[in-house]
Amino acid sequence: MTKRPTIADVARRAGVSKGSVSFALNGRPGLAQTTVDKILAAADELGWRPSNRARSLSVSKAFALGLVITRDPAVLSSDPFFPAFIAGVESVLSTQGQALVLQVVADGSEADGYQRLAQDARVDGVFLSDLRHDDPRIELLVELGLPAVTLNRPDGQSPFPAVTLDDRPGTRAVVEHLVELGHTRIAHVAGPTAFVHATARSTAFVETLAAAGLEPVAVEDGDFTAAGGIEATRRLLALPQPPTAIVYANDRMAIAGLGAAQAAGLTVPDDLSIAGFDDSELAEYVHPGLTTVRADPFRFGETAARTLNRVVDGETDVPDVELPPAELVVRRSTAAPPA
Amino acid sequence: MTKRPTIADVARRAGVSKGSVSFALNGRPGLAQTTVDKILAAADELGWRPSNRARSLSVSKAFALGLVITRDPAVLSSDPFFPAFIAGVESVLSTQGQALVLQVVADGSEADGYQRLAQDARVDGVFLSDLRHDDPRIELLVELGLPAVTLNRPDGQSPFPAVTLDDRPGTRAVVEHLVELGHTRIAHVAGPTAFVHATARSTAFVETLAAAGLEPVAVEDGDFTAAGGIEATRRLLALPQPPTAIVYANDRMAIAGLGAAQAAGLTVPDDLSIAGFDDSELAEYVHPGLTTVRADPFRFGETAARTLNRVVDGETDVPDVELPPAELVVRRSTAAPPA
DNA sequence: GATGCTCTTTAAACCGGTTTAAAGGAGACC
DNA sequence: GGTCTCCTTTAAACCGGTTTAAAGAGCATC
Repeated sequence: MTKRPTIADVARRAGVSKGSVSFALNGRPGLAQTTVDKILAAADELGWRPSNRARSLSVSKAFALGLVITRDPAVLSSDPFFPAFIAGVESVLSTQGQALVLQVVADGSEADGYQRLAQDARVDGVFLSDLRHDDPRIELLVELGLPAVTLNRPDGQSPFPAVTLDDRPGTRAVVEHLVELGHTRIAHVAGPTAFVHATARSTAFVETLAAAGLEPVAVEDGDFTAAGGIEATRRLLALPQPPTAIVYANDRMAIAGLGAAQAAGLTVPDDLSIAGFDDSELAEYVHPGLTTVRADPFRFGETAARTLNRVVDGETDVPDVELPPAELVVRRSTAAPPA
Repeated sequence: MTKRPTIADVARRAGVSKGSVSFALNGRPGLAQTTVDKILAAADELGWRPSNRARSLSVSKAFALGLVITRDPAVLSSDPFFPAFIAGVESVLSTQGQALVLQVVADGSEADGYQRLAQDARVDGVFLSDLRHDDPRIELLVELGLPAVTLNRPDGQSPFPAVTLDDRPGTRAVVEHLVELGHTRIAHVAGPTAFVHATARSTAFVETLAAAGLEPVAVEDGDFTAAGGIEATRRLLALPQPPTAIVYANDRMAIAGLGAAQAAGLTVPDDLSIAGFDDSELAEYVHPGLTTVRADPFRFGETAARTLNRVVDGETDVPDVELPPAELVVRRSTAAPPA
């Protein structure tokens, strides 16, 4: 708890001016090599680390990136995406002396979160997740002058690079898998239609079925929550001609749907096949193990962080980055339809 | 993107000095009321908000709190605690113009995370979660001079206030519930023994059984992960005299254990009763619904943030805060033992 | 020896606030 | 009118870095 050394201490010790220390630290040309060595040695002896706060003030950077997520416990609480995504982000930031600032806002008022991050100048850039159709946040960020990277590609015009992970091949693979097993009555429980990735999945579902010459039994709107999954499942099972297979837009709804089916007296997969999306931790361990689609949110985070940093560093025309697509994981919850 | 106004702009507009503006903003006495009004009006007209960076530098505060969590996806990924806890923390911070800085570190090197937060002076205080027995982080934080609040009470000496949520009444209630149902062969799947809260739960388990004149069939070490829950369950079911009820230290292990029991051909709760801990979202929706114990992590976060802020503000002898204890939630996964 | 040039180094301003010491002004009192 | 207070306001230093303009040193050239 003794006061930490400042740049002035280092300068004094090395017998040079503050400015020279700053130059040496930042590898600026124009200093004699011997002087640089002397300064670095002095800094080392004192254990000096430049103050983030002072640097922040003088270079007008926060050395931090921001993530705004909704407070809705349903979206937040057992979503396997964010924790892994955040871990990926951090794996990059921690090597750069950057920090991750989290804003949790009430559902529907994400805009406030970005506004606050920008007004407080807390971050140099933000991750834009859970894109909505015609997402108003993009324009907001442009107005705020806050650099960003979008997770997946928005459907409107966007000045920000996108890091994309194509959900569709995974969804297609699920449907094809079920068709191959002999299913013809397949239903889908989608995520909220406001989300780009939710409609991407349901569109891929419908199109793949069509390509196989089939029509969906139904496409139910879910909300990504377990409760929503239950309800959608009940509605599907109450149909006059219920489906023999249900494809859910995420694992939480799928696992809840599995429970609902079992509670209704059905055996999975004998009476009903069930597939999820995410390959969350529990997917492997419920009974029967859940056939699902696996993405790599950690890598998503890593890549998004690196991409955002390029924008923050002033690089223009940072290209979009495409991650390996999501892939099918077959477990026991899918099988041939009942005879 | 026009440059934001500075304190000098406000001063000029109000026809006063920078210092007066600063006084007015911070409600310092010594300014005439008319002057204060004039300054505040000018600030308002310009839409001036003091720069966090400049304030940070001059008052040596970060206006941010920190949370270090382990990168281990198992601990992170489907833990229902942290997301809700963080939401609670944020609900306090956002009203105070503070930010939450997240550090994700490799499992086992939490110390690095605190060190980094302290060295970079990124935060004014930190939350100390997942306490271990004789947790070395406490001494580390003392050395770093970083204020903290502990989530639950450490077993050693600690200069930091603790926000506590007693797990034991919930665990006791689970055991009593099972005993009342007629179970005599009850086992426990514990969390890692290094954690204070894990051993608190297993101790409460053993003691409550003893009070009922029973001995545990076994206490298996789990690791809070689904995979660990599966393995522990298999070991228990392979015993010559397997238990008729299993109490798990968290829901993830319990849900995985439920899957394992079903995979082994058992019917829950007819053949085996299962209880979890956390009341995670899926607990209600798996089949059968999971009897579990509910705490309130959101409120935990709120309270911890408020308490930590008192320490950060220099208050001494901030008292511990005790939250309402965890309570039993009975669902279908527990019933009388087989005849 | 004066001039010019390159290579190093530094003093000082700056980022945008807070804080301290002192100045300024108004009224009270003698 | 002069002096003393008290109340209000300000100038300037400070936080700890970065950056710019200019000074200084060393050497070659004429």
